[in-house]
Amino acid sequence: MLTHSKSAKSDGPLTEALAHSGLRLTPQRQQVHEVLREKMDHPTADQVFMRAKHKMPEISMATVYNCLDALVTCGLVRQVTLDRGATRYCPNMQDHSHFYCDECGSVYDILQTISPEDADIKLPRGFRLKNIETNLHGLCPDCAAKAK
Amino acid sequence: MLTHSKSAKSDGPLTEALAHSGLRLTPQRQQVHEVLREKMDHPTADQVFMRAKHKMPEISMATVYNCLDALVTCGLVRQVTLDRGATRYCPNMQDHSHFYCDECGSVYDILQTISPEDADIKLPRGFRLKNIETNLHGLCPDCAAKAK
DNA sequence: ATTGTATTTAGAATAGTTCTAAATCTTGAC
DNA sequence: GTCAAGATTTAGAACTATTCTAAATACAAT
Ligand SMILES: [Mn+2]
Ligand SMILES: [Mn+2]
Ligand SMILES: [Zn+2]
Ligand SMILES: [Zn+2]
Repeated sequence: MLTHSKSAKSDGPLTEALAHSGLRLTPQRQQVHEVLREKMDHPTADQVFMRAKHKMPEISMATVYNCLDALVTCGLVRQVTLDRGATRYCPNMQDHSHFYCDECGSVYDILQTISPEDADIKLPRGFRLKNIETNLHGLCPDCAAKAK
Repeated sequence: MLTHSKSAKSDGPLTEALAHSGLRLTPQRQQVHEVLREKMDHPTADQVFMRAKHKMPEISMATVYNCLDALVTCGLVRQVTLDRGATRYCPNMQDHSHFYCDECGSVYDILQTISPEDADIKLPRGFRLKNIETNLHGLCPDCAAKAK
C-alpha cells in the first residue's frame, strides 16, 4: 500500500491546488480525484463512493462528500446539478457546457460555451453577471437511435 | 367558500390545459397556480405550501406536490433546478432564462434566451439537441450594492 | 342513487446530504 | 524523537426534500 507522503509526491498539481486553499493532499482525496478522472461520466457522490471502495475498501460515504467538497473548494472539481436527483461531479476544469440526455440521464461534456459577450445578454439595472451556465437538453446517440 | 364547479368556470384556460392531459381543474390545483402567479419569485414546494395554506388551510404538502406535478405535466408550470437545494417552480411559460444570485439565492426571469441557432453549437455525431437551458450566475441588485 | 375513477390527505418511506463526536493521522515546536 | 495542536476520517444520527401508500373524499357518468 502506498504511503501518504509517497503518493502525495506523485501528484504535485493536486498537492499545490489543495495547499492553496489550506488543505492537504490525503490518500482519500487523491483517490476520489482519480475516480473522477478515470471515468468522466459525471458520477454522483454515491457512484464515486462505490468506485473508490474498490481500491480503498475502508473509505466512508462521509469522506467521499468531504473530499468532493474539498476538491470543489480548491477548484479541482465542478458540481453539476441538472435535475431533481443527486449532484454530479466533473473533474474537467476547462470551460465547457453539459449535454443532458432527457431519456437516460447521461451527461456529456461539450467543449463549447457561450460567453457573456457572445450572448449579448441585457440585464436590468443593478445585476452583475459573473458567468453563464449552459445546459443542452436532448437525446444522446444511443437514445436517439432507439427513438427512431 | 367557492364550490369546485364555480371556481373551475372562472378559469377557462387552466381547465382546458389540464383537460388536454386528462386532468381536472380542482380548487387545490387552481390555488397552487394562483400562488405561483401572485409572486413570481420561483418558490420551492414548501413555500408554495405555506402560501397556499393562507387561503386554503386544509391543503396538504402531498397535494402541493401533486398539484405542481399536474401543472408541470400539462405545461402550465416549469421546474427550475439551479442548485443542490429544493426544486423551484415558475408559472411563466414564455421562453426565458434565469438569473441566479449566488449570494442570496434569489431567482429572476430574464426575457432573453439563446436559441440553438444563435449558439451555433456543434455536437458530436448522433446527439439530438432539443433545447438550451441558460442559467445566468452573478449578483442581484441588492447583493451587488452590498458587495461594493 | 350507484358505481367507477380521480383527487386529496396524513403519514410512512426513501434518497441525498449534512452534522456530530470520537478515533486517527499529520505537522510543527520543543 | 516526544508531545500538543490541528486536520482528517469515520460511523452513524439527523435532517431536508421528495415520493409512496392506503384510506377518505369528491366527482362524473350511468
Ligand atoms: Mn463536465
Ligand atoms: Mn422563471
Ligand atoms: Zn440517453
Ligand atoms: Zn442576491
